[in-house]
Amino acid sequence: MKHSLRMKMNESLFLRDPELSELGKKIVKYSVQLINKQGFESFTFKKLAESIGTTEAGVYRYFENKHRLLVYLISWYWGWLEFQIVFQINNIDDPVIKLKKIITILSKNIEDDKSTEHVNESLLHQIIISEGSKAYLTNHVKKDNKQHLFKPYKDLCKLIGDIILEYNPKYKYSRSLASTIIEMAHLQNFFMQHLPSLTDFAATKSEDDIISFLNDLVFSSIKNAELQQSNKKK
Amino acid sequence: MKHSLRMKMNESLFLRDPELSELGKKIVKYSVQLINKQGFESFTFKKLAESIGTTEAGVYRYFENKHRLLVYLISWYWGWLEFQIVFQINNIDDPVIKLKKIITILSKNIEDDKSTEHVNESLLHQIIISEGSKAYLTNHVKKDNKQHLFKPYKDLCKLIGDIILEYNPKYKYSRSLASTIIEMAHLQNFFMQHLPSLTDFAATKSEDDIISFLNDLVFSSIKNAELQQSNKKK
DNA sequence: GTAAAAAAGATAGTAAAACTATCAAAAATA
DNA sequence: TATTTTTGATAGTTTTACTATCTTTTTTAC
Repeated sequence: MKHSLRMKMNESLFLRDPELSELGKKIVKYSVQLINKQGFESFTFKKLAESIGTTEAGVYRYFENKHRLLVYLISWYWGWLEFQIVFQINNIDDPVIKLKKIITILSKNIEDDKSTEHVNESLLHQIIISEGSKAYLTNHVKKDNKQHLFKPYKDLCKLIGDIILEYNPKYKYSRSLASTIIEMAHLQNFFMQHLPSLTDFAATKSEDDIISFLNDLVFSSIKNAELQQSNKKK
Repeated sequence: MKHSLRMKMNESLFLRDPELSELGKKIVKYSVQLINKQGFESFTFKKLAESIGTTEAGVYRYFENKHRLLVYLISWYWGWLEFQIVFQINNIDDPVIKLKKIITILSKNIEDDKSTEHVNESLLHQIIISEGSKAYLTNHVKKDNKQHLFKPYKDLCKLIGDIILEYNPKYKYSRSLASTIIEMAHLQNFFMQHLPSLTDFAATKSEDDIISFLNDLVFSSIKNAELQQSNKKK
């Protein structure tokens, strides 16, 4: 049997729910393609409208402006990714294995998920890499945050942070380490692709190296904290 | 005796060197203030021109567009910061002390440097935190990189990476760890200020916590690598 | 099956942003 | 003092980011 997955999105993200109409789904689908191809800065509602055969006004009925649309796409991705993660670590007890799986999911290029018709997760992953931080790096973060626009991101961060605490309940930096993993999985990928001298992966340009790096970083830090705790007890 | 510091900037960054005229210096000075206050997105050359009593055309004589101006400011900052770092770790041999100093310099709020009349480094540091990654997160990174616009950033990354290698010449991720330190010093600061649940520093909102976190991260990873290397030898 | 409501299409228009061009005045320099 | 360079003042173009309105089509409700 086929399954189809629907994310419940924060209603402040849109004026009209794009998942409830053909036009809305087209807006989502083609905005992913356009932003991915041209970059967010040169992406406009006019170009988007043209590429899907509607008018600018048509797009404005769904999204207040292009930044909100970006935040919508990014929130959608984090929601989707959290589901993938929860699914994949289900029934696993060992927090080490869970963390390794999560690091791999965050770092590997994502394949398109056929259970979501109108969203190409693979492209969306590239958008997260190149444009993800623009969702919150604005003058109006605090306002946006009060509207809970970043909840899916924060939820994911908490999920990962809690698994870190499962491993070592006394580790002091679970949230910061979690946000570091998420951000670095993407930023090292961006650097690897475009500014390779900022990484050690210029030779291979392989995500597996990013995974090794992040595994090293995460487990060194948590293990080291354990070590120092047991030393204190003596 | 008073010293004055001048950065040698890449000439592709500007149309006319802003350091060579009063108007140019005003453009730099007031753009830092405006970007800091309004955010880069709502910053325009018109507003800038008005605030310094010149015209839009006047600003366009110095900088091609606002993104180039941003990259100029950010490059300036990395150049300035590298000098501060080189100065402060001069004559220190122990790479541990050097790395700790660097982490502190990167993480602490910067005080205004009186030897640079027209630049407020404290404000510029805030711009790095909120807008820094927008310098390279564009569709034209590769072009910009070919013009060496990011050299100061890459130089700093190499400097830090080399000190990591001084500590442990076999450490595999010196560059990636260096870029992680730089980016996280700023991103954790941003999160702490605006999205505190992504960090563990909501309670104190102190940069000292970021420093502790980064020290932990860096030295755990390098020490752990040492440990595993010596285990192999046995 | 028809009326009412909602969504989409078509068109137009405004304000601001992001530039470019031109010419005269002022300042620097040779 | 003549010449070059820089600045000031003004104007204009194109694109972006919206808003408004009216008509047609589609959906839903009874």
